[in-house]
Amino acid sequence: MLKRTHRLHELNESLIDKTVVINGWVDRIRNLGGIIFVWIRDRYGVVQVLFQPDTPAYEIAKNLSGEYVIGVEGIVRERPKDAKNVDLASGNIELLAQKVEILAESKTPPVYTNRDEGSEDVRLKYRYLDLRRRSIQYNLIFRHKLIQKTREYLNSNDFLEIETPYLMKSTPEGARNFIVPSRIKQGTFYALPQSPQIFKQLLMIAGFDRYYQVARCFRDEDLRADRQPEFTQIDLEMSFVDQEDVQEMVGNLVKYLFKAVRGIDIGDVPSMQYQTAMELYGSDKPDLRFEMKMENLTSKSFSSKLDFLSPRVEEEVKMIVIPKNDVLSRKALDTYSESAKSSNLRLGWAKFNGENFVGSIGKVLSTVHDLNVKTGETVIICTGKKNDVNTFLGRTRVEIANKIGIIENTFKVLWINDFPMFEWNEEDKRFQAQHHPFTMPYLEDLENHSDDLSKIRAHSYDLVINGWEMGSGSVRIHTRALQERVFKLIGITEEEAKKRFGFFLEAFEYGAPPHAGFAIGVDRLVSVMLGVTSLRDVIAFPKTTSGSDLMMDTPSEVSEDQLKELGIKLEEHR
RNA sequence: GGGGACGUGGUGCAGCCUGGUUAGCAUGCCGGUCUGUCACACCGGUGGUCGCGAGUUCGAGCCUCGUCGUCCCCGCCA
Repeated sequence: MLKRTHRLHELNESLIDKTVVINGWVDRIRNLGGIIFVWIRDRYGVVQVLFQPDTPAYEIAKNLSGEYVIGVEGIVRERPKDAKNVDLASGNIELLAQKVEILAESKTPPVYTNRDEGSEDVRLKYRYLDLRRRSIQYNLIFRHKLIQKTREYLNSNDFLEIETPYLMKSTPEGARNFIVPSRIKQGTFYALPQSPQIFKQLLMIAGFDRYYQVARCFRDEDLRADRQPEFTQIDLEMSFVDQEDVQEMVGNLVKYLFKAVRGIDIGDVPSMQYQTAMELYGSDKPDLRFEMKMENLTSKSFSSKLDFLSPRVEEEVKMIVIPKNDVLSRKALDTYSESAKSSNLRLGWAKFNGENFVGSIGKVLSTVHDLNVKTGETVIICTGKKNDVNTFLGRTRVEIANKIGIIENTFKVLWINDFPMFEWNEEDKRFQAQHHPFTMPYLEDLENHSDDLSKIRAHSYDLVINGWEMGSGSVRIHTRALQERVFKLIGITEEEAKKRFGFFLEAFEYGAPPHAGFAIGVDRLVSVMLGVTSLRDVIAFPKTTSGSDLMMDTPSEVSEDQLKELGIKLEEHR
């Protein structure tokens, strides 16, 4: 076998006249009749090989085709002056082939390995070919660097990397678990972790003080472009710290990563209250790359005269001002009115032409003079239940910003603090923990609002970048009494708590240090740093939106014998 | 669980609204010409159960219903 002496990025002018051997895939062939040019590709780069007629190598080269794996021995030489390629890193040189060996042939590939096009199902089925594409290799190399830099940073801050089990106990609250049947104890099941939450808290109780892990997490819920059933977190936990300490550590880590892998200084990470974020941006993950904040008009005297928009009792009136643009037509604006209606909201809009407002609520607004709107701007005013208005306008804000193209190409990183501890679950008719039930509530809220759990704040915090939730964390409860109290508030009875978390509650009785932690979604962080919208572009072997792997064809049936061993009988389905 | 878009040679797309003779384009692949190309160019050719099933019709890639798959969104995701 012709074994390489150099990898492709290593070929440059310094090797001119030297004999080298390279290995790689045939990327492209240009057969000019007399001579043949072949681009060879490996992980590191692309180099042009020249085959000249009347040589043994030339005769073999005539039979080459795309994606063949070959070895070439040849002499590195400078390209003729007018034949250099400035677009190619190795464009000043080429390899004059003397020997060539075909190491593996290839059928015509069903995906383009040298172009970013093709339907995703075919690409996922032949993922190993899709992964040959330059852009996805770049993404995975970027991801590698980011994880290495993370380890470097956390190690230098005395964090210990400790692994925790993937086969664990099913936990009730939160996302649905993937479950794994036990063969040895038939009829019982493991669950795959939604996160290493309990383990990392136990590590704190054990005294490890600063822990981290690049952990895989599993959640059996419906998928989205930004959600995979298994995903990776940089999971960390610290003892004898408060919220500020964790945020400083994580904020500096993120800052370090942006600098180290993207060369960008994001500055210090500012904080915003959850309530503020909802009030101004209608979202707990506001995108701060553009303005268009919501303005609350409820108390303005003209609000009650807003015709069909005027608020009823307990309703709010809110406005966003859209910058001057030629993109939003009357028809486009009317669709927002329509979709507001389906959310039980009322929405009107009007464009300010310098003197008057023109639009569905133009007449009323033309009598108002303190709206602070500039010529050419459009206002959207929405009325309805507070939460609905916030959510709807928040979503509309982002949609419009995308449409009219006002989103700056930058990174806006921030903390969202003081999330509500509990949220009402309409389906189960009970309150549940919004973050998770191990989160430390504000103790004064707990005393003052025992009648209304929705008013209790938690020491929990999210990291948000460009409108994406990058991770979340909290100060944890570290006493048995408080943990039991929180369980009780979310309707977990004493016996239930004992059965599910007894070992954990017991651990609190043997000296549990105050602790807090965080987890960063690696897939999302890499995506946002690279500016790609789908997690699939930063994961080597991702799943589809229905949770299957098109290459392996999973999930799939297992044999009768396997089921029998597990003591499992399938019901007839479909 | 709900809504939307898509499914046509190996691959990417057009054709469907308004049903009708041979399903079009690009690329790939095969053959030919070509000694400085770089998405080489030019000439010729090969390649399609129009996802699957049913229905309407004299006739379905096109219309209807169902089904499977992919993508996007809502619910869901502590």
